[in-house]
Amino acid sequence: MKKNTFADLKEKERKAKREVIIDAAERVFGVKPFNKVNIRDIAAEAGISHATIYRYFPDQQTLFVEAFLRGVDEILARVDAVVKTQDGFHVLEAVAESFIGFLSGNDHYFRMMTHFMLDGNLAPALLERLNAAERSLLDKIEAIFVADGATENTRALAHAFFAALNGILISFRDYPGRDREAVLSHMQSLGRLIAKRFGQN
Amino acid sequence: MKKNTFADLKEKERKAKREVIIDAAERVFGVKPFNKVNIRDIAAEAGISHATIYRYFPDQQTLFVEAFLRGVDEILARVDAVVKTQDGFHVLEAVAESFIGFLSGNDHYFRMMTHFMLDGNLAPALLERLNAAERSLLDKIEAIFVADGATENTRALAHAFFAALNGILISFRDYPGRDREAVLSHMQSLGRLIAKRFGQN
DNA sequence: TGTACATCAGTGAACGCGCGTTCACTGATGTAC
DNA sequence: TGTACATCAGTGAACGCGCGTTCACTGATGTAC
Repeated sequence: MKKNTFADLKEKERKAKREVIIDAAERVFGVKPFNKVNIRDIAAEAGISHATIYRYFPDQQTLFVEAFLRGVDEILARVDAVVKTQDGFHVLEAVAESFIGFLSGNDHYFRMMTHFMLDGNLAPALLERLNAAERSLLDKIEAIFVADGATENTRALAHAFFAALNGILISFRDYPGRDREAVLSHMQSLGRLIAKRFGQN
Repeated sequence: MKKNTFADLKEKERKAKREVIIDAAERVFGVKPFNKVNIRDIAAEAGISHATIYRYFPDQQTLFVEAFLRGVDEILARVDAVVKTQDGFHVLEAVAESFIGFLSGNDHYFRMMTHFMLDGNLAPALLERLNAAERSLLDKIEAIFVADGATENTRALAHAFFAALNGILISFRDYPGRDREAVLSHMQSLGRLIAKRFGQN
């Protein structure tokens, strides 16, 4: 218990500093579109030199994935909360609403997700972490279908439902000529429509 | 009829040259991931200097949009063909199959689509052309639902169906650890699942 | 038919910029004796 | 308690590269007389 306490403390501080950098990154993502954010922005927001970031992260991609995984954790927590709160009949709708609401309000997570999905030259270790996260989400969605009484193709149902929600976001996120609120409400209504179509087991 | 024939010929040739450049671009897109393709590649493929491209297109974005619109035309034609060929009952499934099949085999169109949807700083004129193309597609999909007997929310149905197909592509295009063919067949089965869910009016 | 001039397509070289990443150095903190 | 040395976090400057775009020029073709 006492062994290595100095080294432990140091390691702890190192982790805390990594968190500070990720915090700063999140703040920048809130202000600038994801694909315009660069290391210098994040460093400035964190109040350090951009070179310092490389003391804590091997490269930009790792930092971005790390930040993204926070978003995934948030989504997973939200799905759990919904499952616990809602009665069985409206779980899918509530999940759709939560998913769309969160990713619409935290656009950068969605942008990062599509970026990782499309720009497929991630380091294998990072890719595996992302895949694990996706699997967790799909597990939770599948569990909802199972609880709802589906007996076959439950994984495919989860895949299709997840895909449909992603599709809503990518297809209508930038609906031309509507303001943010109108877009969100349109996406939410599409989400409900999808959820209803998937609820008839 | 005879007036301006020389100028006409010249303009015709100019257009033909633009086509040659777009042809070359398409060939490059077939070989390199969309986001790695640059003006120099396309020029090399077309057998001209990269500076020459700027004699025929004001900028890269315009050239890309032009190329993308070819893909949209292809999709529109395919949907028309499906509608004419299939009996009413399986139109949605056939559309899903055609859509997924085409965009899976011509990955660059899908990449371009998501690129344009996400990277929202297109010139207004180009944006309007893309929107018009999207509207055409949604019109055709909506018509299918109408023909299928849907009476209300038909536009929303079209939106949701279109979104779901896009979502399948973006979510499972790069399914880890499966080869191209297995991925396609998985996406097709998700497409059928979606089509079935949307066919119950 | 020939000559001087204008037009214009095509081009290689160069510009400019963003940006991830690395370098060489500084200064503070820890360690050995 | 003090001194010499090692370690290491932090940093501004610089590197390197990709790449869209522009420039200054050439050479061919068309036009006027």
